[in-house]
Amino acid sequence: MAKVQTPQPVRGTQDIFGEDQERFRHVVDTFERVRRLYGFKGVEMPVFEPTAVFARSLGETTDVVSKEMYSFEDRGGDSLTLRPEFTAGLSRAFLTNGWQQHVPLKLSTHGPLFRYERPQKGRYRQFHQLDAEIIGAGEASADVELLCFADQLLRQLGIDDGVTLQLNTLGDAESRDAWRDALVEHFRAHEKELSEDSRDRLERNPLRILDSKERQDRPIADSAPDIDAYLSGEAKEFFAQVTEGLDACGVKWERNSRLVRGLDYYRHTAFEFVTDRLGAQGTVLAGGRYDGLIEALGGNAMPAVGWAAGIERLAMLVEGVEPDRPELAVLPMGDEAMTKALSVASELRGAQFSAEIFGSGKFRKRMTRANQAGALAVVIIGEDELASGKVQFKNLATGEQSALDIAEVIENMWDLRFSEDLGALGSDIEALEQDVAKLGESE
RNA sequence: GCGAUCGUAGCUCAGUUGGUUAGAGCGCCGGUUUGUGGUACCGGAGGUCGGGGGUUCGAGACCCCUCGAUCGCCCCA
Repeated sequence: MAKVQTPQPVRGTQDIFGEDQERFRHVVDTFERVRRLYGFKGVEMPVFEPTAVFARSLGETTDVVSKEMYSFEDRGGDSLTLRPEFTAGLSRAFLTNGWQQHVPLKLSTHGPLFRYERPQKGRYRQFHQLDAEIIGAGEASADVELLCFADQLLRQLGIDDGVTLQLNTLGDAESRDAWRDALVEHFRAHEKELSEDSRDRLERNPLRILDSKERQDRPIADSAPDIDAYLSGEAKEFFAQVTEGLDACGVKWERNSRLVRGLDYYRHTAFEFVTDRLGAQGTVLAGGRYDGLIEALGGNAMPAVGWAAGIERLAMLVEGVEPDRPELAVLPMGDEAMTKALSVASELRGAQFSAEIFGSGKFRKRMTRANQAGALAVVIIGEDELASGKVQFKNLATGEQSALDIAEVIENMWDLRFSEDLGALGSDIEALEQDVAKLGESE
């Protein structure tokens, strides 16, 4: 028989396991916890949508739409697309489910997204994001609340130190258009000096020339007009309210007047939390206001703000994630003992303790594995224990061992877990005290 | 789509100007300890050298093609 070739994984996909999976999980768990503090409802969304959902909302000429979408025809001949982002699908759901009645609606979700891109550090073809949106709130307070949420998330992940919030405004539709026209005029005047990429951008997405990395573009980009001169009175006032709100909440930010967004639907507030620790992919969380999007999808005018954060990127920055571990290791000796071990383990699990049976290898090996797995205690079941009806219970931290029945094991475990939790609480309180002390210094 | 670097054991890597039977550390398994963990010592298993072709008496090494990974450009979380 010919040797079967093992199929390879699709380029840009990952099998996340072990420590990486635990970091990933930790990011999602933290997000789920914090979003509840801010009253965001969870939503589960389809992973694919009609292609029009994305084509119409992101802008036909953007790279995401023109060359990065996984689009295909299903058996009925409809053009479908694996979602390359959350916002468009969420907006579609808002319209097709009549969620106008819940306005203002605070939504959060997370999951896989797909873009046909060249993989590199912190960039994959199937990647994962956290997402938070407020639909139907046109006030600056919504922007502030969303940014506070983002800021607290990064703090609770312990990565706020290396990450800074960059903030800009793109103004309302008129401001943005007027600014854009002025920029195009400015760049056209210097067209010959621009890099080839930027001359191309001049047609497709002139705002992008502002943050070009090409050295020859810098003087032209740096001398380009700021949005500020083109902001309408309302737009200026709106941005002022956002920054005042952030200051009031103690969220640190920097103005970056060169910050723009790639997708067409953004208005007013635009922001990115960036780090220099992830190579070329410095943006860890980004978003802004997209007041025009819902209308573009055929709804009534409906203001909205949102952000998305790359889970892989956050997970790469997170440190000190506690691995999963069994509280109890059950070590049977012999076939009869294994049957007993199965019933003991299920009794322990029924009592809400995590338990794992180590049933293969020499006894000594099993002790080693129980220890490596991080178990708090082991339960030993052999011939003597089968005869007596009691098991050996050994605390791995102290080495103490005694013969107990199962009820006594469970009692002991409650104590053990309590002191473990107390220890964890202690370090939490310590961290909290340090936070409070830091706050005191900055006042 | 473009550019650069790199593919040798499960992992991290050595392997001289091309030369016999491809090595180390960690991990894994076993033993010292036949029912008691972290240390130590001893032993063992594990390799189509990414794949295909070529040059050569001889290729892990040189040449071509191909696949993959990494990093960057574009774009983006």
